[in-house]
Order: sequence, then structure tokens, then C-alpha cells
Amino acid sequence: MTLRLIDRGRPAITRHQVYVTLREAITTAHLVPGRRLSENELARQLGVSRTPIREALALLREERLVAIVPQLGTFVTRVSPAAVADAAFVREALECSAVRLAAERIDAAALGELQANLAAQEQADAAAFDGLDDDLHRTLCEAGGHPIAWSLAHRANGHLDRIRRLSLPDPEYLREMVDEHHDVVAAVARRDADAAERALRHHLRMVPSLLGALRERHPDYFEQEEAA
Amino acid sequence: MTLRLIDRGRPAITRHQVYVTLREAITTAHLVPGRRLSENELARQLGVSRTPIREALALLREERLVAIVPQLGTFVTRVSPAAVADAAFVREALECSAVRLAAERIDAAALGELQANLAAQEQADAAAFDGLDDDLHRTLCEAGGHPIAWSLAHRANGHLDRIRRLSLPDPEYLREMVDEHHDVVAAVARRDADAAERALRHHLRMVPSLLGALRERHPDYFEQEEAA
DNA sequence: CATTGAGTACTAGTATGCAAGCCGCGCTCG
DNA sequence: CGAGCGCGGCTTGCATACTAGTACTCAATG
Repeated sequence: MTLRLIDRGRPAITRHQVYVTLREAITTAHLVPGRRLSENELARQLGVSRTPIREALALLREERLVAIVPQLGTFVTRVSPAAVADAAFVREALECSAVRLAAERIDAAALGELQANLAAQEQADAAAFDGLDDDLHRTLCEAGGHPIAWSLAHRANGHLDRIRRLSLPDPEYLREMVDEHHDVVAAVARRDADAAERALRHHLRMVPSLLGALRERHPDYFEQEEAA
Repeated sequence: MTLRLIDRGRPAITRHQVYVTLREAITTAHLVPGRRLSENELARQLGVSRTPIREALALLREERLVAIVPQLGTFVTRVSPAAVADAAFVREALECSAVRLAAERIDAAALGELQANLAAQEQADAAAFDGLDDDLHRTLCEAGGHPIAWSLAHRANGHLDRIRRLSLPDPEYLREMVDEHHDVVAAVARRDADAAERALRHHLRMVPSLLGALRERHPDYFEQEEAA
């Protein structure tokens, strides 16, 4: 009889919970861009010590969601077109490569998962769509045989997540996203790597295109470039 | 294995120095794969407290150069073909995308930098080549307008760095690498994005091909897959 | 002799204390 | 009245103390 290995390496739960909590707060702009964070204050509010707070903030810094300035403070980064473009570039590069592989080697099980996800998206509201979108892209990356692609893309992705979440309430935009998801999965299903890559690339370029509207609604969220 | 005390110059860089020291030790296999690390022991050897050690190890875990198991220990990860393939995939995706952009928009200054680098490589020994190689790839990514590509690729890259460094003493292999660098830069110089991508892709696939020889020389560095 | 159980010596995770440095308010001096 | 300077309160970085939990040693026991 064979027993499955037990997965250790998650019992460090406090740090992870703090990370999830803060990331959620930032990508929903509950913690507004530009806001100053204090490790001490966060520790008080969350009921933990500074140590797990610091470790969570270090991860968020890697995602460019916070900027830590020694002896000065920690700040929620503002939305910057450059950072969004960087994130979009990374995601395009990684996911498009992954989806090409996925189109070549996806199996029936994964394909079924994708289609179930699409069906769920049809009836999802904005909040539910959020999770389903993540799942779909993750499944696509895993189907390509390199789950690390999603892990990295997701990590480089804080800025895009924030844009997306702040823009999602728009139902027309949501409709478009779901349609594009269908296009990608359809191309993968018929093993057409070129079409899948094209569809995904087009899909991923939607998010940066939301910047204009968001800036109109929340100009204070944006980094102000030096006026000449 | 003895690590030298780190120089505590300016504040707020202790963590970084620890990180650089440990990464160097791991990618050169000075700290051999599979070795168990103790935060306390490292703190003693480097003359700092556990805090910066922990923060450096957290970064190295992101690069999958160490594995941290709570209440058990921290270990230098062994070489695994899967991890190497993952790293190669990420680097290919990111750098090939970047080099396409570079071929379109590179300016004379960056091109000059690339060519100066190539000239230096012609006369470099293995140790010097190491740094020049990093510089060349970084410059290529920056020329594409997304420096973050290199920052991410480099970070996903610990496993490849280790393979490369352990294999570099082979002069024939070094010669090949330099030639391939020439091919990539030449394609970029004549604004041929397709050729540049092809050349770079071919170049990046060299590293994983070294796995076989390395396994012969250092089978103990490798993760042993379940023997039947 | 084999097995089991307690005890010990470690581990990383978390909490807390201390040091160095920046910002701004308010006082002092010109 | 205005400008310069010093002090207090804040920040993060680093060091240390404590907790919870694992693996190993070795003796007691069947």
C-alpha cells in the first residue's frame, strides 16, 4: 500500500494570511494607492507582531504593490502606466508561451476543466468572475506543463489585478472578457497554437486599455508624472 | 564549508549582502545541493543575526534555490531536470519576447554596449565570462524597454545559473556560447526580430543540454527520482 | 534482541527590544 | 518678522528572546 506524502511547508500560516489579506486590500484599493502603511499599525490591526507583517510586505514589494523606503515608511504604490505595461509584457510572454504548449499537449481532463470554467463564467457576477478568471489562466498554464509560468505571471501581476478589479463592475467589459476566454479555449481545443496565442495576446491587451477610463474616475490613484 | 564574515558598511544592506553571499555559494555549489542549512549556523558564520538571514533565505526560496521546511530545516535544493526545464521555459518566454522588441527599437548606444561586451567575451576566462553573460542578457532585455524582464528572468534562473557555472570550465562550451551571443547581437543589429528570437532560443536551450554531462560528474547533486 | 517511549537537542515561526535615520514642529537668534 | 537649528516622534533594519514542533538518542521493557 502506498501513502501519499504529506505536504509540509504550509504551516507558516500567519505570514501567508497576512499576505493574502494585504494583497486583497491593495488590489481592491481598500488600501488606496499612495497610502502610507506602518508596520506597527498593521501589526496592531491584524493582531500579530511585526515579523509576519514584514515578511508579507517583502513579498508584496516583489510584486511592486508596495514600496518600502528605509527609515521613512512603506507605501502602497500608485498606478503607473509603465508598471502596468511591464506587467502586461511579462504576462503576455509567459502565458502566450504556455498556451502554445497547452494547445499541443492538453488532455481531455484539463480541457473539460476549462470548459466547465467557461460555463460557470456565463453565470458569474463580477466578484465570482474574478476567481474564475484566475482559475482559467492557471489551468491554461498548467496544461502547458509549466505551472511555474502561472506562479510567476501571477506574481508579476499585482498591477494588472488592481486595474482589473477596479474596472470589473462594468458589465460590458465583463461580457467581452468571457467571450475572449471562449476564443482562447476554442483554439486550444482544436490544437491551433497560433490562433490560441493570438487570441490570448489580444485578451491580455484588454487590461491596459482600461487605464484611460480608470484615470478619469480615480486620477488620485495614479502616479503623477513630472509636468514639464 | 566556511563562509566569510560579511562587511557591514552602510545600513539596510545587510540583508542584500547575505543574499548575494548565499546565492553565490549555492550557484557555485560551494554549498552543495542537498546540504542542510541552519539559520543559526549561518548567522554565526556571517556575523549577523537571524533576521537578515531569514529574509535572504526567503528570496532564495522564491528562486527555488533553497527549500524551507518549518520546524525541520532549510536545504539547498538539488538539481532537478523539471526545475531546470521550468527555468529554461521562463527565460525563453521572457527573453525571446524582449529581444524581439529590442530588435525593433534598439538605439546606437545600447548596440555599442552589446558589441563592447562581445569583444570582452572574446578574451574572457570562465570567471569573467560569467559576469559578461549576465550583462549581455540584461542589456538585451533593457533594450527591449522592459528591464523587468531581466529582473524576473534572472530571479527564475537560479537553477540555470548553477548548471552553467558548474559546466563553464569546459572551454569548448564557452566558445560555443560566445559564438551564439554573436549571432543574437548580429540579428538584433540588422533589426531581424525573427532571427534574433531564433538565435536566442537556440542559445538558451544549450544550458539544459548540459544536464547529462553534469549528472555524470556529480550524480549526488541531483534529485534522485524514485528508483524502482 | 526488538520495540517503544521519554528526554534532549535541534529546527523555524513569532514576538519583542534596541539602534540608526528622516520629518516636522517649535524655539531661538538675527 | 523671517530664517536657521535642535529636539521629539515617527519610520524601518537588525538583534534577541520565546514558543511550538520535529528527529534522534538511548534506556527501559516485553
